Amino acid sequence: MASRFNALKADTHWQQVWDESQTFAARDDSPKPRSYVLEMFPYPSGKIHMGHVRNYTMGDVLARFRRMTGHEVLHPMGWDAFGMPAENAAMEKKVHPGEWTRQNIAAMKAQLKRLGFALDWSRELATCDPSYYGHEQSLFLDFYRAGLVYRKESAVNWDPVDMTVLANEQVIDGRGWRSGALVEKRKLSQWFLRITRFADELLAGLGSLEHWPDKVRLMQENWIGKSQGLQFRFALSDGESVEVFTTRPDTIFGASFVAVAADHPIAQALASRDPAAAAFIERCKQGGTTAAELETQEKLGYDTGLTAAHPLGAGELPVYIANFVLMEYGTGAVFGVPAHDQRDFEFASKYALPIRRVVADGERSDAAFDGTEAYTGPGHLVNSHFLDGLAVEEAKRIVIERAEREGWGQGSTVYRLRDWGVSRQRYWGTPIPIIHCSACGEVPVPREQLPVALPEDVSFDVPGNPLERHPSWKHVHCPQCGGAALRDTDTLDTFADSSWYFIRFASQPEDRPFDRAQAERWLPVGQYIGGVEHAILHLLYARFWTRALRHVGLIDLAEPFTGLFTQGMVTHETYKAADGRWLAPEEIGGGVELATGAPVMVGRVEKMSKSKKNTVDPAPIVDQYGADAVRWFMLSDSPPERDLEWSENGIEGAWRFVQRLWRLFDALGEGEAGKGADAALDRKLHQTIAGVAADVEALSFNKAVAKLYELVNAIEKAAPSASRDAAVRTLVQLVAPMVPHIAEEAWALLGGQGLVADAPWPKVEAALLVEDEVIVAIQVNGKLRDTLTLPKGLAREDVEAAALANDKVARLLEGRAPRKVIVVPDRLVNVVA
RNA sequence: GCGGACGUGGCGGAAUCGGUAGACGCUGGGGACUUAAAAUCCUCUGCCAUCGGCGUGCGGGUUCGAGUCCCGCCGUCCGCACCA
Repeated sequence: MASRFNALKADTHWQQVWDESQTFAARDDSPKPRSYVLEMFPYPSGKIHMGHVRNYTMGDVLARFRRMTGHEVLHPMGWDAFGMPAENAAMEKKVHPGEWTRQNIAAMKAQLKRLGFALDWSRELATCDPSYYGHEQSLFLDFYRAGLVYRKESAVNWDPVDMTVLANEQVIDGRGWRSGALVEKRKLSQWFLRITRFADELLAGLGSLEHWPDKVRLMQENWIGKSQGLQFRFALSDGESVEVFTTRPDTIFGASFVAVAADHPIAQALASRDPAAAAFIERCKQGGTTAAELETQEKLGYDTGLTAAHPLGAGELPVYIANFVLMEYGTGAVFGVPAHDQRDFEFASKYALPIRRVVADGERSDAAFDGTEAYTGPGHLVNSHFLDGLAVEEAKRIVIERAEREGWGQGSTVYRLRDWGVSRQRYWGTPIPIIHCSACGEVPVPREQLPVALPEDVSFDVPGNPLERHPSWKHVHCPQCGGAALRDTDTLDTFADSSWYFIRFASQPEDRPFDRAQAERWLPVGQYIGGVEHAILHLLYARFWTRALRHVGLIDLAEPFTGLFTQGMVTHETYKAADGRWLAPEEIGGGVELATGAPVMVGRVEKMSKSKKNTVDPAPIVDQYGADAVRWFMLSDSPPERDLEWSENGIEGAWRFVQRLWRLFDALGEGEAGKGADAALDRKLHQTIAGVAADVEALSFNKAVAKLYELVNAIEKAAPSASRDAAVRTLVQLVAPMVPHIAEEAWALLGGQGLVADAPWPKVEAALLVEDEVIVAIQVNGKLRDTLTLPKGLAREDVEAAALANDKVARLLEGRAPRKVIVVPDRLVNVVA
């Protein structure tokens, strides 16, 4: 009697078996080839969402597949456990951030286990654990001693109500995202990691990452933003000088003004004695920074009255304070060439400054520029004395050479990338292990005093940093002189925590961050999988941290992740009531809102988010359909890099497939053995073995799923035979990486040895991949007219003869001889009439 | 504005080297089984149509042959953004 597959029972049973036998623990001393498969570890927010399920399912299929193909697989999981939500929870719910975090970890761990992921839980780590962040402090101090860490005054977004620094992303329309208070720019002493020292390496390293998406490499390249040009000085009429940077030194004779940023020292100095200048600077700061505002904002300037002497003797240029010059980029000052830079053009037009052509655009070479916009294309130099006639690139080189020879400037490379500010005025993070002594200055905490642990007895009743106002924690003796000193009360940006966790997974000794030899055996991560939202920050910081570790001699590794895959989001329909309120799927039924009976508008399919109320909680779905159906749905249909729309029909379909599999497995267990061979099914089976393997390796799970459907369709249609029985047995192994619970159940039922999780991937018989007959397309003038089934490898003449003998071809030729016949062996014949 | 990706049935998508477009799944139609329903099974499902024709965003081109290559448009999405 056929039974239904009881997913709930099977899930629980096999998850327990895997757990007890430590099936997925990676062995450090294994002689097998190694494979490190990693998904970005989650923030323990409370419960897992569909995005996690999709992410971890993909990694899991690859990890399980690699085990079956003979690899020793490291597939660990941990928790990115520091961060603001824990402190927000502490303020709102009066619960300690640590307690809140640990409860969330426990809940989410249970949910991940419920999905049957092949994870090595023995290596689990949480970044909020002193046994993790203590080692991070020691790495920070290694970097400090190597000169990769420094402290400087820097402007930050300060929320005066919450009394904390906000990241740029947390400032919305000039206000704090939580408090709604107007954000102030404040100067604070902050710690910085010298990522810019590695800018060139990080840029060059992108070239070696062939298994990264081009998109991510390009985003990092743009973020690093390398520009080469000339940095040089203008002597000013007050006896001082101003340094400018340009990527277009070739246009130096087209300069008609110099402009400095509002917070440039020259502007600040002027403001202190000129109230109008001060007012102008104030006005510059008020400008919005959104795309639309920048687009429409007028170029404004304030004439300082100073003039700058052109270094090549081409007169005196007026010096302006301008709202479009950024202090953060280059030197905070530019020289304006209106004919060949659009901003300079707009500025010069407004203030009636000369616009002189120095690069000919095609036929135009006169100095009087009458265009309506700047010309930035290629050309040769004109109206430029000794540069006349030279191509742009040549002219750049010659001007730089001359500046260097004459000593007024030098060739220079400027990056958009800034050093990484890591100080956060918050409690729930890694304490910065530095002590401030009035006599000795900055003193690193001695290694034997690490970890600098967070105090547990803190309160969140009032805004601000609890570490700052804790009665005793910050008061210490200076490790050098023994005098009274203060701990740094800032904590590290949580991106520091996620910059090396993948190394700690590979090796976790108690007394140091990691064992070099062991870490080098596992790393780099061969396949890293996560969301594209981390394309820049996390992935750039982790690359930097790895290079910094190499710089201080802790590991011989340049790139942490050789393979990267960015998966798409999980989306869902949105629903709105007539008054614009978002409605959750469970609030509607039959096209109306259940509570009011009012009609519902179906909105766009969007990323699942709480604000749009279109989330679907995985937990009840897993309980209803079982882990395998959920996993199967996550892999079906949509290519993994694209968005996947959650749908009720989709999960139903996946569940039906699991039941179909079970009917095949169960019938084989019950029925009589089939006899005889089925050559066509044998061929299909072996094509599927090879095809699914290739698709999984390429992370093309949707294609692997389609091939498995085809095989199942073929098996179901096939008459009983020994081949059919063998195909069903092999199918168990083929689906095992994707739907492991039903696969274990079937493996046990059909008398398999041990666990299917430990079974090898089926062997492909190469001879069976080759078809002995082929279907050849018959075209006339490129249009398909018929197909012929012919023996594979038939000679060209015979194929051509068969095509010309075809009656449809004969009819279309109407007795004429073909002008030409194209034969593609085993594929097609095209008769050109 | 700069940079990038993408555009294939009612929907998600497949077509790996320029060689039979639409595999596979979903939705929908018809039928079988059932007292009935669910489940399951069979079958059809790009468009127009009688032969046949038309079809991969639009317009050109290369080719015996173009979803795939080239040129020019249109649209959607993503990243960055006054970067000198």
